[in-house]
Amino acid sequence: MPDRPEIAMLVDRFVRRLHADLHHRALDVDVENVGPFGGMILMALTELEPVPIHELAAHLARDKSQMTRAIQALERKGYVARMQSEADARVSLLSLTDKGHALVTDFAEVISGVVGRLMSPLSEAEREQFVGLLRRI
Amino acid sequence: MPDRPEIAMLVDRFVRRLHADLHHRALDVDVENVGPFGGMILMALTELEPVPIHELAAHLARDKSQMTRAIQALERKGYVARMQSEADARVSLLSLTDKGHALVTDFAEVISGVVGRLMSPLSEAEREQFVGLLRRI
DNA sequence: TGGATTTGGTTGATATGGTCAACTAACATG
DNA sequence: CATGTTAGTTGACCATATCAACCAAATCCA
Repeated sequence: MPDRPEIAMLVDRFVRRLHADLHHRALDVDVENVGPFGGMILMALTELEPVPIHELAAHLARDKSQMTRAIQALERKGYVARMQSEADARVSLLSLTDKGHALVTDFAEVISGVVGRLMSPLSEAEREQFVGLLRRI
Repeated sequence: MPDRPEIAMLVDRFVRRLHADLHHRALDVDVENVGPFGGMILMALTELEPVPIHELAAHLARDKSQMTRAIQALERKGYVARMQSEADARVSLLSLTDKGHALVTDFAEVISGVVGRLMSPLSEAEREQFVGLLRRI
């Protein structure tokens, strides 16, 4: 069996480098400072919209209270819009505004660069392998 | 080419689940509340001790100022000790105390459990593969 | 050798992210 | 309808991250 604590360390390191790199390189893109977390939310929304908050929270493995506040910020900045669900009066369905979509496009490019750099030690085939494994986890 | 932004999301999710799980399961072990970050530091020390702060910071991809404070906390709680380097009067060499080693042992077990659970969808061979790729990144 | 630069570590200020508990309103169940 | 459950919000609090300024020791080099 592989050294499991080591896995924890390696993965943690990976994200940390990712976040730090992003923090620096996203400055020109992320004008209104949504931060890496905000960016992740927007990117998740492109896949999931329209989606209720609790579902988004589950998808990103975050507490719903945290999600509420993050969404409020993104709403204030005009990247995200809510709609009442017709089926259930409690839920707000989230979706990206045009401005939101535009930001995601730019963001994705920056992230792509950063991730590409981080994964540069791996061959194309190995990256595929890596993503494949990650998806199943 | 694989969808690189997706990789960022997947990895982020992985660490989040890891931290959240740890947060809950480490309660009985982590009596003095060193937190997941403290735990990571202690585990890194078992490999690297004796090690100067800046090197540890680089290893964990953290800012050195952050590391200073984390170390101070661990020192106060008696898990880590410093020694002046003879070669360079500026550097403090960090090492684990006995209490530190003991905590790492317990911690490693909990982490092992959590990671094992997270990776349960993968076969033994795939886990090996995964760690192998991670190490090279 | 001695002045300038770099490096290791610390501190302060500030911002973001995460956890938990309490609460309201709407839904579901029987 | 009474009861329990679920979606979302808020408040309080702690942990983590970023950045700049700073001191002292080390290194560089004319």
